[in-house]
Amino acid sequence: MSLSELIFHTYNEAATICYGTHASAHGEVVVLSTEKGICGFHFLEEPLAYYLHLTKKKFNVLPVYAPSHAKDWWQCIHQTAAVLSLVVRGTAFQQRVWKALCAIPVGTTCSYQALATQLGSVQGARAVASAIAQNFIAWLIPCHRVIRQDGQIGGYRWGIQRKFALLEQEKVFSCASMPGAAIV
DNA sequence: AGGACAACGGTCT
DNA sequence: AGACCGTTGTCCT
Repeated sequence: MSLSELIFHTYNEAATICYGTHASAHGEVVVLSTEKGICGFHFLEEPLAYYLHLTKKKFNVLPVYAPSHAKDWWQCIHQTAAVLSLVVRGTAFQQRVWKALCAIPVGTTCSYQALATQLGSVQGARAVASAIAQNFIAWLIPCHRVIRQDGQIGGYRWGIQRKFALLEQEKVFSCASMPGAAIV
């Protein structure tokens, strides 16, 4: 897939949230969506019920099983040059961090501190890390491309192994053909 | 090279 | 006000 653009919407209270699951090259995923766009994307590191519970806590809405909706979004993700809508909920700072993540090119990485510097708070690496940890949309918001300054891979909500695998795959892919993201 | 630890900034309670 | 953290720099062995 090669997404050309991600559009951010902020979550609208009381929107219905649908969910469905799919197989991916990096394990099974759950896709959560409102009619506006994708509001959650998780690798199933934990049981599905855990992520539904998390969604309830974050959006105050219990997701309903609607595999056809999820499938539509899933296909949208895989369209070439797709413009994809994301629905996020977070503080202003968190949203700034998430948007900054989307600017990190495929196949490259960035440190928590470099990101903090870029956002204007040189000492804010820890704050950036906690903002990243609140990311609800795995992979589409590429938080896996942020690693520690000393070269260690750092943490990952959906498993450090998976973070490593995603990075390895993107490295290969970005060499092969320039613009575009790896296939999940 | 690797462990302990304090300080960092933002957020939640 | 206090605690939690996907970090970092420094000071040790």
